[in-house]
Amino acid sequence: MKLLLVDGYSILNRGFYGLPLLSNKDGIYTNAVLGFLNILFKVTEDEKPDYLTVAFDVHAPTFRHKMYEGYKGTRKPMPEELKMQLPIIREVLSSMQVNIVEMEGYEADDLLGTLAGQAERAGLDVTLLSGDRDLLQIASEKIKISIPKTTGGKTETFNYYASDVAREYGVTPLEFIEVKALQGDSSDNIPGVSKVGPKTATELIATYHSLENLYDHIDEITKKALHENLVNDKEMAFFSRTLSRIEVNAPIELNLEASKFEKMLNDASMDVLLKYNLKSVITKLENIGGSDASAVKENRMEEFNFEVVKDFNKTEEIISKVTKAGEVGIAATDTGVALALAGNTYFVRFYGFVNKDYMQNAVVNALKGDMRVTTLGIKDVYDYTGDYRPGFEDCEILAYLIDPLKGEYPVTYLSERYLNKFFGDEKELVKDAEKYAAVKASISAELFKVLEAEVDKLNMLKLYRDVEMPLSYVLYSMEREGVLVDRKALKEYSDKCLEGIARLEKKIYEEAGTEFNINSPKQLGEILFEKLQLPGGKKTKSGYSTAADVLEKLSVDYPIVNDILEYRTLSKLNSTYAEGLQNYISEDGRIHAHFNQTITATGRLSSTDPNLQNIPIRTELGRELRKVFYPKDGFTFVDADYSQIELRLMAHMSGDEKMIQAFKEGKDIHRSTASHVFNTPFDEVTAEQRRSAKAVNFGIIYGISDFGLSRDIGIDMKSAKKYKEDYFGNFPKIKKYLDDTVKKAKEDGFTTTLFGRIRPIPELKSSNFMQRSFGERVAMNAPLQGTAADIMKIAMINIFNRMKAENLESKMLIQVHDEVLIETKLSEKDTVMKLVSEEMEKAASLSVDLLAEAHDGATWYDAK
DNA sequence: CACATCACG
DNA sequence: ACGTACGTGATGTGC
Repeated sequence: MKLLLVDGYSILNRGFYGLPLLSNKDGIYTNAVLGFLNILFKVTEDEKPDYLTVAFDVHAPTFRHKMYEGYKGTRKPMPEELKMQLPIIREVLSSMQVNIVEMEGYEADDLLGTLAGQAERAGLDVTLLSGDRDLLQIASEKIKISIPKTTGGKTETFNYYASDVAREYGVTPLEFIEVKALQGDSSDNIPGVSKVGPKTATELIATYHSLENLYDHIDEITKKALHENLVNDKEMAFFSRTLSRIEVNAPIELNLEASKFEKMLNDASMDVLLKYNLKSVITKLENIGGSDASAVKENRMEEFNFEVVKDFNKTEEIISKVTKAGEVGIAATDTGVALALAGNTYFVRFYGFVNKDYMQNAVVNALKGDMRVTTLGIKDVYDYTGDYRPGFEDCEILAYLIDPLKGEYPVTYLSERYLNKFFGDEKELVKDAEKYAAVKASISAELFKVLEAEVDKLNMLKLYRDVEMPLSYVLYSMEREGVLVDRKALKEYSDKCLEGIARLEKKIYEEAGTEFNINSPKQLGEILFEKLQLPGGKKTKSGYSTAADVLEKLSVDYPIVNDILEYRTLSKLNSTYAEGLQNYISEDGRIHAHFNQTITATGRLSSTDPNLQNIPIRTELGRELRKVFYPKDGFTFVDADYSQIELRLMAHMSGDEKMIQAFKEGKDIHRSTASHVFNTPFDEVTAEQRRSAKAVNFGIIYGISDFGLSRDIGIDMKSAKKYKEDYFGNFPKIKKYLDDTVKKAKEDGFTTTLFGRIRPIPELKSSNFMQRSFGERVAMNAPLQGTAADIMKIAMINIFNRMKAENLESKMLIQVHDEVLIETKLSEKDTVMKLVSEEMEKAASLSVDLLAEAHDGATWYDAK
């Protein structure tokens, strides 16, 4: 039989530092708990113990403290993020029926030492899991000390029986205490003997075995200084030994009955693990013996019934029910549509003439009136609901507004989090497409009430109703419309790229003297920095950095590097755009990208499959690609973008008079900034000065740091700091605004845009300097980026509605953060250009006017 | 599946 | 003193 003893705090500590500090949905940190459990499970898997006991320290003075008030006096206080996990690990372990021992006046070490001894005498095998090497002193041939090491999420353990200790340290476990008595331990503030480190201490004890024997033979120590220190600190040495020695006779009894290792997964632990969102732990527990996982899961699984409808009469009956209902939940699939009415959920499966078209018509007609329609991902459902109107609700958008960091809002997650309803694993549920749709339709109705209340509490109901919901229909329309892309032109572009790629490839191989995969940073790094011995050392964890900024510095002196950069450019343009985009052209010749509304932390949209928000523009060669985007017959493109919207917002939100004035006068803002910062007349600002000022302006928007600024404009950090100070000296209100924003964010835990959108920033609470600094930069950036996003969304809704109200045939196709592209009927060109810039400019009324400029052209290239 | 790289605002 | 610009998505490589 085998007993596993765990040094609770030391393993929790290992867990804490082994995993990144991630907080869960409620802002509670659980990384240490997760790390602890991962280590524990790894060891239980390897060791298969029959009994398990975890020991904790009680936060009260121990006999050591009473003996010596400096004990552990130099130890840093536990980080707050770790401290708050102490009660959680206890709660989790208790719920898993794990035996926990603790005792006032004794440290966990003492309890472990005592229990290990008792177990050994009772004939058990003992494994003692601890991160602390002090425990090695109690290793024996029956007591194994197991020390975990976690790197990159993987846990390894190093195991020590008495013989292993002797082999690795040259002393026996008990002599380990003597060693520590001499060398001391700065982390516990155990003094030891002056100037004696691990090496000397081990040597002395390997020879003399104990303090007593050492001091009996003290005259044999010939090194003068060492001899003197040993004599002077004799008392200290003996005292240190007392402090270091683990108590093996603590007043505690091994309780095997309570230590039984079984049923870790049970109803209670499931509750607790769900509460802290430790789902991976549940999965692991299912595979660990002693628990009837399926039974526990089955117990909690939501019982869910729905009716599959596949005959005409029943379909008509359901449609008629929908007509009379006050509220309906809807979810769609390729093969049918789910409709949830009070109490009952139906999945109407397409069949015969009751096909998709039929059902879309039937449902659209049935929904006429003002009933509430709840969904989870409304864009997928507009085919069945028709144009947006108040009363349409989307739980996905609500969930996003509440917690925009999540990025994904699957129904299983939302129902567990907000309704305590358990539908198992999302991936499992998706496999049954009909049930999945039925659950979504049904749960959306319940979820809506909870989420709406939450959004209301966060003062975002207006944002939700007036901006996000109407916008969802605009995005749906843009996606359905798509944009024409010239496949032939893409092919030609690709061929041109491939030619260049082949030419460069040949040249690079010649210059390198060998053939290799230029696309592999690993191989490229080895060729450049090892074979060719170019200057420039390691940068990334997996080897040499070959990023553009590194290579650019080398390209002046080494032609091969220049060729590689050119190769990279062509390679990127070809694979991502020339070839990549072709895969997305539909039968109608158009690309129907997705404009995602619930992804970004700041409130911006994102675009996927393909991403139309990163089509090249900065280099002429890349920009050429925009010629493949063209309008349909009889139409042209109108493209409108905001000028400096984030800086204008900065001026408005800070109330800085100088910057507001500059915008009011319609001045070049970077030149104006430079003129103030460098105390130079506006017309005499040099290009260099303007460039620097521009970098500082951007820096401000991104959340400035000396380092980032210095790197960007190629000056040292000191000068960067000076620039920043001069800037803030000239624009004191901007400084104050940024400071206030960060301060408020630290109080609230989130930032807020002008329209009330929140952006949680858990990093602001971190005790880690890097993370906290990041949080501060985010706090400065998020209100600006987020407010700009809000404004653009409002503009898009107004543009869309006005084009519709004026019966225009022109259609909005693409949004790129501060820009929209509109496929414009030739006869509507002037109207649209005016309409679009007008709506963009009046989307928000600020102390600084917004400026939007519209251009037209026969392709996207020409319209920019 | 993570990482490095690079395209955009 | 700590090492850094903010927000995204797609591709290719290599474990």
